[in-house]
This record gives sequence, structure tokens and C-alpha cells, in this order.
Amino acid sequence: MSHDAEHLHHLLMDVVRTAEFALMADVVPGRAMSMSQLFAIHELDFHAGMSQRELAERLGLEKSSVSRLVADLEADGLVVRERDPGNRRLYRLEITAAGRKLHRKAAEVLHARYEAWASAMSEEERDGLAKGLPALLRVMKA
Amino acid sequence: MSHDAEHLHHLLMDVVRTAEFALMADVVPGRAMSMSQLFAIHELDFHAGMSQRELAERLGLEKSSVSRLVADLEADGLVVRERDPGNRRLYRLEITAAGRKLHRKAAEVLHARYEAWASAMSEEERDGLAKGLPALLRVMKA
DNA sequence: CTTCATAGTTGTGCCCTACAACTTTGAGGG
DNA sequence: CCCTCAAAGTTGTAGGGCACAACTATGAAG
Repeated sequence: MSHDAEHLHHLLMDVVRTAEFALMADVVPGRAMSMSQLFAIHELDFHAGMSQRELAERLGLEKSSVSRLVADLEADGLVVRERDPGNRRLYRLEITAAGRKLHRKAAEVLHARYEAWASAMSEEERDGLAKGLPALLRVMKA
Repeated sequence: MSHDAEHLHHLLMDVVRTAEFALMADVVPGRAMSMSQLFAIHELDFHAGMSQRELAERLGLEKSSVSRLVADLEADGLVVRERDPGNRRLYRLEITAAGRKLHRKAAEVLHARYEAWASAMSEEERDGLAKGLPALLRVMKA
């Protein structure tokens, strides 16, 4: 491990810097889309009726940041905010049809992008990534 | 591939978000250090006498950003800028002893951090990462 | 009814970056 | 020798993305 791991942290930093750009550049053609925004609509597409507080937790962002984030998404027609009738302090966030469509589109683009990269890798490298990446995420979050 | 790769792009995004924080938080105890700064001193530690233009190229940043970046490093005593006598338009950037020391310290911290993660992974996962990560970087940069 | 907690908003400021306009230095052609 | 052009760096300015603190509005508990 020693020799490889010697530089893996630097490698990982490099991946972070590179991937952020390589992934997010033009995810949605014609629309600027931050990673947090994309994560947000991803979460909202899977978990309907979330509050902003819960979304903030999932995104690891401060509630004020999420407030503005969601406001932007709403202004773009990707999300709607409705007060919960049972507790009017909180919102029930719902993704719109347009939001869902955009999410699907972005996922396609990202998927294609990943496929292109995968096809330029050996099977061993691909498998390694499929094994290692989830593990890395797991331990980093712990 | 289909089923795994279906979510690998999302996974990769998650890694980027998580790793950026997990890696960079307190890399140098008591000093705020951006990833670009760390990359810069890394480059300067290996390639003495670089110009700012060259550093900008390596970092993938605009020359104006690098100008301020290096100015900060110099103010912190990590780097010195001396005009090239043969061509006084450009700088010869040199890392200082303090810069080298800080680089070594940061590398130790990052290394330890990575080791901690690696120890929480199975050997298969570790090996996978060691194979897959460099490959990913390779194809992303292509 | 008062007090306290929760959800969200707004003001503000920081960091990191790009872009455009500028200065300084050098190189080449008349 | 200039004059012009290019290259390296600097500075002004602006924008994205975020956190922190202070605020409003709503509800719950005594």
C-alpha cells in the first residue's frame, strides 16, 4: 500500500478538481446548473414533499443557502413550494414536470459522459472503480 | 455495466462534494488553505523556477487568479518571486523552506487521512480504488 | 398568555474565480 | 533607432456559492 497510497490523496484532490468541471460543464445544455442545484432536484425527484430543512440536511447546506437555492429553482419552474396545511411553518417541496424532465435530461448527459469515460478504461479499471468509489464514499462519510 | 453505471455518475458527484470537504478541512492546522493553494505549493515544490504563467497552466486557472494566489503565498512566506534577470517580464517562483515544510506537513495530514479511510475499506475496495482512480483521472483529462 | 422552539427569510460578508483593461518589458521590422 | 506588437503580470470589477447572524411567522407547552 505504502507506495501507491503515497500519492493517492493527491490523486484524489486532482479527481475532485477535475471531475467537478468535467461533470458539471453543460449538464443541461443552455442552462447554468450548479452541483447543489442538481443534487437538489435529484433529491426532490425521489423524495416528494420534503421540507427545506430536510433538503438542507441531505445537501449538507445551511438553511439560508437552501432557501435561496430553492427560490431559484422555483423561479425557474422546476419546483413548487406549498405550505403544509397541517403546519404552516414548513414547506412541502414538490418537483414539477419541467423539473422532472430536466432531471432526466441531466442524468442522461451525465450517464453518457460517464459511459464515454468508462469505455476508455480497461475492464479491470472499471470494475475497480465500481468497487472502490462506493467504498470511498462510505468511509469518507463515516 | 448498465446497472452499476446507472448511478456511478451520481456517485462521482457525491464523491466530489464529500471529498472536497473531507480532504481539505484543516489540512494545515491553524491555517486556512484552499485546494488551489495546496496544489500550487505542490507544483512549486517539484518544479522550481516556474513562471506564474506556467503555474497558471498547470493549475488550470486564469493568470489573474494566480497572480493573487501567489501574492498571498508570498505574503505568508511560503514562496518568493524574483524577476528573471534574462527576461524581466516573468517571475521565477521559488518555494521557501517554510513553504516546503508546510507542504510536507499537509501531505502528512492528507496521507494519514487517506490511510484512515483505506483501513476502513476491504482490500478489494482499496485495490479497486488504486486501479480505478488513476484511470478515471486519465480519461477525464483526455 | 407568556415563553420557547422550529421553519424559513434576509442582510451581510467571505472566498474563489473569470474577464477586461492596464503596465512593463522585450523582440522584430521598417 | 523608433514603432509596433506580443508576452507576463497586475488591478478593477463582478458573479457564484456559501455561512453566520438577526429577523419573521407559526406553532407547542406551561
